[in-house]
Amino acid sequence: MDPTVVGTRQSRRDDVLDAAIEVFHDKGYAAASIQDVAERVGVLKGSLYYYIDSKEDLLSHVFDTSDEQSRAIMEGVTEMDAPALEKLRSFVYEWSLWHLSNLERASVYFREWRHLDGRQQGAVRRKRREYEGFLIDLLEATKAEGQAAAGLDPRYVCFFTLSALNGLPSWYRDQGGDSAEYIAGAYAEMVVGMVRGTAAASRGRVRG
Amino acid sequence: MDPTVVGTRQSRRDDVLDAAIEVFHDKGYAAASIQDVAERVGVLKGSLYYYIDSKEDLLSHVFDTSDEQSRAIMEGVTEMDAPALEKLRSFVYEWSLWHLSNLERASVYFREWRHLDGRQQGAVRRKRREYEGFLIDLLEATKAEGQAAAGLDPRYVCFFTLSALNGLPSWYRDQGGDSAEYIAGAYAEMVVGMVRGTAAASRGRVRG
DNA sequence: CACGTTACCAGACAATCGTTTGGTAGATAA
DNA sequence: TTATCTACCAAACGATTGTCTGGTAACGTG
Repeated sequence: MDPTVVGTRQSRRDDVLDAAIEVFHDKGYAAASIQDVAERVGVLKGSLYYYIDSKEDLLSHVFDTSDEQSRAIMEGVTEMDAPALEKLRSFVYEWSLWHLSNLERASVYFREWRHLDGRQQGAVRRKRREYEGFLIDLLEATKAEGQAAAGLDPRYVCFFTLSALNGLPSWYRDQGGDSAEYIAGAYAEMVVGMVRGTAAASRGRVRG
Repeated sequence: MDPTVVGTRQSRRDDVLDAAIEVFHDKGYAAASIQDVAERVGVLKGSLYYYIDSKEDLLSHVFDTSDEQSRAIMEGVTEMDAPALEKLRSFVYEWSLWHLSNLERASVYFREWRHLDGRQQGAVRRKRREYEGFLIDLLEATKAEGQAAAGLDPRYVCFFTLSALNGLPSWYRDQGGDSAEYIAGAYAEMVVGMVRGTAAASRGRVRG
């Protein structure tokens, strides 16, 4: 066993799972081979089947643990005692920070869900609609409290925002530049500014 | 030859290229097989090599034609005689509309560039930096003309916006709902609102 | 009619893939 | 000591992959 390859002090199975996330992030799930994962762990590919059932098994685990963490963020925001606009700011901040703190996991999460089987794909779609519903509710509450522009369409603001956050892992590089907290703050401010600032703009537009 | 499979009146080679885009969009480049493409065209897989040199050849053609169209959009905006904020609105509108009018092509473009060889990957990265530079310049011009919020960081606004547009193909469904033009307009207004509206928000923040 | 070109098909190729099997050195437990 | 369990290795498996080869029916051109 090589302690430089094996992580600090987690179980061997977690090492395998972490290696899989990195490999799937680098090559994409379909192009990545079980052999790639095994090499990163430091065993032969057949040996991986001592820890896993299948290649898809590796992928689906990425989604399970991600779902737990996102649920915690939404619950935290729900329990806040603050105006809707502040809840919105907080949600965007926390969700941005999660993307920045889990770059590989986040990018695998929203890029590779097609390769799950039908049952799990349904679960992912349901989860995504949960984010969307949560954010749309937040935006509508902001409107109801008179803090949002009148012509604002919560559905499109929602898609716009979530897509922007999903893109974080594709350009953010860890070393140098601003901290993850600063960037998450900037993202939160941008969304808040967008929600407050669209007012006059939608004058005279015809719904197509 | 089956006229229901073959397109209206373009060359057979274009049929192959179009089929490839659809298959790559549905399954992802790595998971899609040459056989899948051949089936959609209506020939055996070996026959495709009469039209193409390799599988990667199919992919790289997606990028070539996309680059031409995006260049046209940027040139059109550059030639506008209007305030920077209006140029910005126009750029976001046109670029959104392109994504909505080329759903499969757009999603393949920004998801599958990893599977190109090193030379073409470099070209893609250069092109992407071209968008970013173009948009950042536009944002800085808007600031210089006093139309943008003071605390606004053009780099992050740029990443935020481009990621949001890249996400369009992942949620937009063609039938029903608002027209592509309406959505592109809404996206343009959101960006304009965000640029104008971030002013007071960044008070008291410390760069990390 | 002869001839070259177009647009394929049929079949094979080596390589790679995910997965299974049987085995085994070393640690632990009885 | 013997038996059991853990954590692998070595080797093979059938299937699928991208690609190549040789052939050929249909067709336009001289």
